Parts: sequence; structure tokens; C-alpha cells
Amino acid sequence: MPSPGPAFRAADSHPNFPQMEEGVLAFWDEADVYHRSLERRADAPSFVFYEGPPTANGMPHPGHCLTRSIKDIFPRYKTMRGFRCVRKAGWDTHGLPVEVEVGKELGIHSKEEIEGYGIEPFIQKCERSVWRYMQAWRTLTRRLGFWVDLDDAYVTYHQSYVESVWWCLKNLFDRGLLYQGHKIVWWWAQGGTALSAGEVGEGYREVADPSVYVLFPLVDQPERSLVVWTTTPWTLPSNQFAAVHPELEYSVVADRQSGRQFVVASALVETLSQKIKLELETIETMSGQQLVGLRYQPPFDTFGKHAEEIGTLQDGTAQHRYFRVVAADLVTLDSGTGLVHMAPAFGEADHEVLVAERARFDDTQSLELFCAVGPDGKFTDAVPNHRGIWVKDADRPLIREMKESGRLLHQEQYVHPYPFCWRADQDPLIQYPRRSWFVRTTQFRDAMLANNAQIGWQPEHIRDGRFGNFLAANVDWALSRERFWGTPLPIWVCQQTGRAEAIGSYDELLAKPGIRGTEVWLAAKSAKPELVDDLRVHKPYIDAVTYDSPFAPGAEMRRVSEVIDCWFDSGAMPFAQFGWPHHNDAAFRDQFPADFISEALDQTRGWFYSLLAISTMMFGDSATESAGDEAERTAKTTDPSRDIASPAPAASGLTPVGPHPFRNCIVLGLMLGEDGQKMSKSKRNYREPTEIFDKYGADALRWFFFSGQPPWTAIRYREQSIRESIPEFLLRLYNVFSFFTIYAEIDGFDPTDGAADCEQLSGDGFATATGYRPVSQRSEIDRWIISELNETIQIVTERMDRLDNYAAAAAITSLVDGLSNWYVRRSRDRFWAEDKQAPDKLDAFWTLYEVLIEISKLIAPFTPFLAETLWRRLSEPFVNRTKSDSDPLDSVHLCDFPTADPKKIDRGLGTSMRLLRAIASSGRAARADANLKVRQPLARVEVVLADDSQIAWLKNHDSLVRDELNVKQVEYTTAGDQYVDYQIVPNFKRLGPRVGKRMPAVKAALAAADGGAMVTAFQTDGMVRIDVAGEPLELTAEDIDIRLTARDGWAASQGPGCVVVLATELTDELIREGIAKDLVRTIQNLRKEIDCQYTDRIRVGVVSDSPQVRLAVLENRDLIAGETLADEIGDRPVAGGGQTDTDDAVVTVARVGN
RNA sequence: GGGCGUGUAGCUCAGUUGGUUAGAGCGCGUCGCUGAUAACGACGAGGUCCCAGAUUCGAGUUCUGGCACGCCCA
Repeated sequence: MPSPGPAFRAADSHPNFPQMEEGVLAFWDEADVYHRSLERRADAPSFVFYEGPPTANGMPHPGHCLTRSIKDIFPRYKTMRGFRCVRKAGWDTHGLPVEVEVGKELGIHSKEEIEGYGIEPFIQKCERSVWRYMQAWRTLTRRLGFWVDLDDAYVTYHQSYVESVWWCLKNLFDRGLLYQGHKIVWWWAQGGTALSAGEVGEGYREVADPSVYVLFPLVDQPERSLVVWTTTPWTLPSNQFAAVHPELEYSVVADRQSGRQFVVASALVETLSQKIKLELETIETMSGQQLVGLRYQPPFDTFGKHAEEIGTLQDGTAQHRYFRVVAADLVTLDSGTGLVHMAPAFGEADHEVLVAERARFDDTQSLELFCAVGPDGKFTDAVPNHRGIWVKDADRPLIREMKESGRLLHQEQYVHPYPFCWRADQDPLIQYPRRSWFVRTTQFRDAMLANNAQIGWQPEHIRDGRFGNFLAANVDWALSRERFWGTPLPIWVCQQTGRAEAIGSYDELLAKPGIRGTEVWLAAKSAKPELVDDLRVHKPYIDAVTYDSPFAPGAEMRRVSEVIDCWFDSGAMPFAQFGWPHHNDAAFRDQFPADFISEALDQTRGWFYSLLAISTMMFGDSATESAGDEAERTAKTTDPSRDIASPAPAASGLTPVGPHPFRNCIVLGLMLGEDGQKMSKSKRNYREPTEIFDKYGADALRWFFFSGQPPWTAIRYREQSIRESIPEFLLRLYNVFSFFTIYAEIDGFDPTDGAADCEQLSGDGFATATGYRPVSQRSEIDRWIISELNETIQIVTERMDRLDNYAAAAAITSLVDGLSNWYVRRSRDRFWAEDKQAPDKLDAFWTLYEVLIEISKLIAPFTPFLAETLWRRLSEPFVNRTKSDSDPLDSVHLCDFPTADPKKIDRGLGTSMRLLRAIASSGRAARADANLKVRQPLARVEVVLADDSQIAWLKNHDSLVRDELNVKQVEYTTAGDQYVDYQIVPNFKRLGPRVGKRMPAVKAALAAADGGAMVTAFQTDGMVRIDVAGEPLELTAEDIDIRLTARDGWAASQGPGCVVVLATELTDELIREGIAKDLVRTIQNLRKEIDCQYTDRIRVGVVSDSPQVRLAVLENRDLIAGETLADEIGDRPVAGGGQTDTDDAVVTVARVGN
């Protein structure tokens, strides 16, 4: 075929991966490859992916690279496998972190300061702050090769998003699932605000608090007292109960001197006795359960007026409401007395006990929350003696008071960590009850568990472990936040009656009668036209909107002041990302539920929960349930303001099959720094992603993530490990490609001539190409690598389908290893062969070409850049030829994932080749032992095999071994008694079930037998009979393993199932051939030194005093000349080139024509 | 304190339903190969598979109880 030049040109043998990747990125942008990859699947079934929204007001770090890599690989894979996988990006924009960031900018902290600054300008700053690091995120996302629609992202502060959340909340409200109650929060009394868990965690330090042992005398036995321990005496005036553990043992002990009796956990009697320095005599013991219900006199009279109140339990019996012993699992024996003072206002656990107690009574509001402290942290009128005193200052006077009243048994100091305000480090935090809105998630606990049970978790233990347990211990979702930048809680309250209703959209609000206050937003907008319209559904503008109350003539409806937990935003994303149900019905239905999501382990209680909870409430089987009777009762009591509105609307008309809103989830492990510690900016124990990209490239990082370890294990982010991806995988594969192009250029290999349908460059399209032979007609090693390829495709597909990138990557590594270290290594001569049109040579080209093409597709989801480079270079000849309608696709990411052809998989060939490779390895080992260089030809090797099943095949294909081991002759035998010892061991797996306990005897019998004889017996009869403990036992060949051990005295080495024995005697002729081969290497090195092109011809001079060397050159002139492209080999130095002095010769080389 | 997870070579980690000689990569040492190779190959040193019990003919693997570390929650 006349051609302007070779189809392929030799690739740069020193590739710069980062630079290569930049080129690929430019191509992707320019050719719009991502969108075209979606268009190709426009009508395909969908594979749904949800992006868990990151926040763009912090810089992306290495952990985000991992999540984004995993979020990329599976959508890419599924797209190639024929699915339509849209990838809508998202941004989480609300919440405290944003407020904190803006506060820092303004130099303000507290809520008062924000209010002083002005909520309106503050919110406006929040909106802008959200996008601060947007550019960094965009850059990172693109550079990593994460294909996602950043231009079509959902944003949680957008009006359409907020309105979807409103719709959801209205639905829950109307179904009676939203209620008001108390939440115990860490409260900064001086600042008048609650602190988030993160903020509280910042402020712990060791303090010494008073530790008091207080007596609670029993009402019915005043001489007998409960001994209760606490480190917060100021909470004692608000005491409601005393708690015991129902399963612990308690003792009543007596102090002889005073006659007093104390109730205390038996295990702590001794400790207490030492503390109070009294001998205590045990009078009786009982279980905690037996104490439950006993009434006591509270330590202070604060709420004493309630002491005699009696309520009715669910079962109709009567019980005193307060000041009695209750059962609680939280009670431990670690410290104190095993009896715990309960002040539900000042402890979350205590409050849960109150909630549980309330549930026992037939009227859930029958128990009040006792709270003698105001939001300012000072005692209220309820404690007249200490009114207005800061609680921490009240500890001392309270203790004195108890001492005087005889209630104090013991006092000491207790050093423990206690949280302080991170902004005002002299202010201790206190736990304090705040009115808060809750979602009644507990009602859906079982539904959530059932939903969870169907989710494909990776790793699986998340389902029943961390996540399942978390769901099982579900408490109602505390929804509201007394903050500014968040989705406003869409509840409007009648200022006269206190009744409330929820609003599902802005339009719905505007349609209300007597609507007022919208002008506040309009004025702001006209004053500052650049304000984004989405702000109108935010504070403070939305707070200004009021309307006429439907509950009382002339009354006004006003919004409650709270915003909601931003986790609720993120959990609503399956529908809110489309603004559903107000917009995009079809898009939502198409994209629900998700087939695949992935985030790190820290999202179990975050996004994974918020998604599952909201979906279960809105779309589960029980989604149409309302709180029913219970809700009505609650309405009367907890939330007298609420009106039971219309009957519960069907949430969606949607009945998803299976788990929702996600079917599969990969939970990523935590990422650690170089030193195995947490990554930390200040410790500088990790490299920035941009640095990694610049030095090694995105593929190196991705391959490190995908192939290094299963994604759910903790990943140590080490620069060294990332760097190693290059030689271990990227470069190894690239080198094979580079090898191919070098010889393809030299030989002018051109796959385009006669090729037919070449869109995906699959084998079928090549069938008509010139010089192409069916695989079945090619040599064994070609068939082998094609078989390996197909088997790998099968394995990778199966593993990727179950979302196991790690195992899939291992299969790819092993294929590339076989390709590089066996196929190419053993096929070198074929590529170097002189006859450019020899069928065997063309077979080699076609085989390597096809394998490289399929590998480029196979690795496309893993290392998309290298895959693209390979694909584009390999398909280049087709692009350059005359245009035809079946040109190859211009990107590998538009291709279909390879499918395995089972007909091309030859497992037997795989097994045989493995043995052949083992023989070659052993042979090299034997050479090393005998100190015989591979370049020294040997006359013969003998291969002793454990059985004869492979001998026929090996005999037919021993040229590979001869070549690899540089020997003239290979012989195979199973009768190797002179070289090896045989050891027969039972095949435990097979025999175990059959012989059971007799196994040790069988093992001994086989070990004692004559191995060689037994092997012969197996070979001739196929079985052998042995005697075990007097009983005969028949064993077939499958029942035993034959192990071979090379005997001493031979140059031999053993591999699995074989021993290779070398004939070490050398003839002069062999020695001279070895010399010749050494010369070839010397000359080749010189060629490199003088920068010869592959095809340059040379002249060689070998000057030597040694007759052996001179004769070696003479005898092997053709061999040397052929290998080194020498036109002449003389015995005089040649000038103008390079020179090497060996032990017995001076070799000079010069390029011809220089 | 509770829940979950993890403990295997100097380092990073594999190890399938229990099967008797526990592997890989990196690093180190020795030797070798190379006109694709910043590669590669062979060999070597290096292991109480965290500890202790139990089940079993047989346990890195199953069970129980500890210990250490990590994460989440309190």
C-alpha cells in the first residue's frame, strides 16, 4: 500500500504523564467528550448516581480526591457498559460553618453581634461566601478527571431547592410528624446561644468540680436514704428522679453509730465506706428493679409542691409523678454510688429518661420539665434563696445548705474534662433545654430498618453495624436551629390563637389573604439589584411576610424564627435537586432512586441517614401514615398551637421498588496523612492534591486509590505510594505501548489496509484487514495472551458490577504483568524478525495491537487519561487515512466496555502456560545457584514433573523454555528419582470429609511410604492402596499431592509441581557461543552510547589476544551481525564511534555512513 | 462508658465456604537480564498471623474472653 509514511511513529520512551494529561484535558474540553458520552446513551436505561453535596466554602483536600475518584469510576464504567448516567453536581450551602466563616471575616462571633451587625447584610455575605473556593473546586474536579455537570449543579439555597424542602416539611407537618418539644443543648449562657457539637469539642479542658454524695431519704422509711452522686450540685434543685440500673445489685447498709441506713450499689459499698470513713454493715440486698418506684424526699424544696401529684399510667394504675426511683441503663458502676440524680433539664440522657417516663403515663404531657434556671444561667424565682445567682457560683452555697439540712453525706473534688465556650474561654457551658422543632422519625424506625436491610452496603457490616445500630437507637430528629443562614422553617403561627400552618412554596404564601411584608424584599432588591433572587425565601425577608389568620378574625400569621438543620437540606436532594414536585416531574421520576452513591464513613449519621430518613418518611410504604391518634393527642399538649389540617396527602404517588433513595453505597474509609495520623494542615503531614497532579498526574493518584486497598479501609495518603503507581502500572503499560510503536514504525505495520468497521477497533472489524489472521490460526503465545485478555475482561466486568474496584484493578495488574513480562518478552524475536511480511510477525503485531486497544478500554474508568492517550495513538492511523464512515471514535470514553468472548478463553492453555512460566523461573533460579549466567548456553535441562498430564503439551512448546533458559535441549520426565525426593501428602480438602479423624494416620502412612514407587503406581494404575490403622484405603491421584524436592548435588531448583535440573558441563563450543552473546550485549550497549537509531547499520571491531574470542567471533559472525545490524565485524578497531574494554577484548563500534 | 471497625514481613496491605509450606508490592542485600523499559527477573534475610482459651482430624480463617489502636456516640 502506498503510504506517505509509517502508520505509527515511535512513542516517546520517557513520557511526562502530567503533561500528557493536560493535553487530554484540553481535548476533552474542545471535543466536548463528556456530553457526547451522555448523548450516545440518550435512550439507554439509566444508572442513577447522586452527588452528595460538598461545601464550596472550604478548600478541597485529598479526601475529596478519593470520594471524587470513586464517584467517577463507576459512572464511567456504567456508561461504557451501555447505561445513561447523568452526573448532576451539587453544593451544600447552608449552615453554621458558613456563618462562622463570615463571622471571622467581620470579626464578630455571638448571635447578638450578628444581630447588631444586621441579619440582612450578614445573610448577603453568607450567600457570597458560599462560593469562595468555587474556582479551586472546579479546577480540582477537572484535573482529577471527575466528570460531573458543574454547570447544572443543584444548590441548596436556591429558591427551587428551598421550596422542595418546604413542600416536604409541609407534608410532614400536615401528617402530624412535626412537633415542638425540648432539646437539651450545650448552652453558652453569657452569649445566649447554643453551640454545635464541633464547637463544644473545641473547648474541653480539665477542671476540678465539687463531687457530692447526697442523701435522698425514702418517703416510707425516713431512716433509710438513697445515696446519690453528682458533680453538678446546681442541678439538684431541679431534681425529678433518681435512677438505678435494673440489673445491678444494691445493698442497704447501716452505719451502727448513727443508725442511718444507706442504699448504694453493692459493688461500691466498700469505696463509699472508705470515703466517708464509716464501717457499713450490709442489712439486705436487692436488685435495682426492686428499688424502682420507691419515693424519696427531693434534696431541695424547689418543686416540692408537685411531690404528691399522682398520674395515671397507660395500664390504668396510678403512680406518683415525680421524686421516685426509675430504671435507666445509663447507670454504671464507674464512679459514684450506682444511683444517679436526674435533672432532665440539664442532661440529654436525663431528658431521655423523662421522655421515657412520660410515655408510661396515659397523657404524654403529664410530666413537666423542672427547670429552676433561666436562659442567662442564673437561678429563677423558683429558688428564692439563690435567685439571680450564676449557677456555677451557686454550687458552694447549695452544698452548705445541704450540710445544714443533714442531706450531705460526703464532699470531695473531682477532676474531669468539661467544655467551655471556645470564644470566651472563661465561660463554662451548661446543658440547657431549648424549645425546638422535631420530626417524628422514631415512628418510622422499623420502616427505616427494613429499607436499610435491602441496601447494598460496601462494606457490608455498615448495614447491621454502625448504621443499623444507629437506626435502631433512633430518636426524633431535632430539626430547628436558632440561626440565620439556613432554609427557613416554613411554619406560620397565628399571633392570637397560637395555631399554626405550614407553607409549601413561595407562591402558596403569596396567595394567602392579606399578604403583607413582601415589599421588604422588593425594596432590598431595587436598592441592590445584584442580590440573587433566591434570598427572598431566606431570613430576614421571609420573616417580614405575614398574612391574615384563618383561625381568628383580625389576627396575623407570622413565621416562627428558626431555620432548619442543613442535614435536612442534603437529605432532601433526591427530589429537591430538581425542585420537585413543583418542577421537573419527569426528571425526578427518572432519577429516583439512585443506583449508586458513595461518601466517607463520617456520613453515616449525616447524609446517609438524612437521605434514608426523608425518603422513608416520604416514599416508603408507610409514607401515607400520619401520626394518627397520637398526633392528635400531641397536638393538644406538646403543641397546642397546631391545627390538624387536611388529611395527610399521599406523599408522592411514588412507590419505589426495593431500597430507596439509594440502592448501593460504598462507604469510604478515613484518609490519613503521610505519618498514619489524621491529616492536618498545621502538621503538614500531607501533600496538596495540586502538587501531586503536577508531579505525578491524576492517573497515578487514581490508580493508587483504586488498586492500593479496598476503598473502605483507612487509606494512608503517601506521596511515595502515589509515585509508585507510575512504574508499577502506568509506565509498565506505557512501555508495552512504546515497544509496539517502535517496531510498528520500523516495520511499517499498518492496520488500516482493508479494515472494515473500525468505530471501536474491535477484532471483527479487522477480519478483512491485510495480513490479519484469525486468532485460532496464530501461535500459542498469541492465543494465550488473547485468552488472558478475555478472561480478564470477564473478571473485571464481574467485579466492577459488584462495585469492587480493588479486585478489578488486581486483575488488570496481572494482565499487564503477563503482557509485559511474558508475552512481549517472549515475542521480541518475532518483532525483530527480518521478513516484514512473515505471517508470524504480522500475527504478533495484530495480537499486541488488539490487546493494547482492549486494555485501553478496560482501564478507561480507572485511569482515563492514559486510556485516552493510548486509544488516540493506537487509532491514529485510521484517522489519517482517507475518510470513511466507519472511522474510530475520537475518544475511548465513547467506546463500549470490552465484552469477553468465551470462545477465546482457553483455561487449559492458561494452566499449561503457568507451568511453563514456572519452569522458566525455576530454570533461572537453578542457573543462579550454579552461578551460570543466562547468556551462557547450556546443552540440556531436564524437567521433572509431579505428573505427566502436561508433558505432551510442554514438549510441543518447549522452544519458549529453550529460548528463555538459553539451552539447546529440554527433556521432560516424571521419573526423576536420581534428582528429586518425592513426598506424598494427602489432599486434605478432598480427603477430610472422607476419612475424618483418621487423617493424621493417613498423613503418616503416606509420608512413610516410598514416594518414588507410589508415584509410579499412580502413573500406571491411577490409584494406590494403603493401610491405615489396619484398614485398607484406596486413593486416587486426586486424593494426594505429590511434592518434589531437588536433591543436593544437582544444579536444580524446584517450583510448584516441577523441578528443573541443569546439565552444567560446558563444551568449548558452548563457551564460545556464550562469548559471542556477551559480545552482542557489549555491542548493543555501544550502539546506545553512540545514539544509534534502531535501524542504523554499524561496523564493529573486536581486537583480542584470546584465540577463544577470535574463534567465537568467527563461528558466530552471523548471529552477532544479525542481532546488532553490523555490516562488518573485523579484528581491527573502527574509528569514529565508541569503545568498550572487556576482560579479554577491545570492542569498537561506529555507525556506517558517518 | 457504649457501638463499630482494625491488629498478618522493616513499611503498605491481600488472604475466597476452615484443608496442613501464609502471599503481593515497596524497601534492603546478592546475582542476573536488557536496542521497549525512570524497567524487569531470580535468590536471600525478614512472620509467636495481637494474647489466652474453646470447637475440629485440621484454625490466619469459627466461637468466647482479653489487650492495643482508630472512628462514631455519650
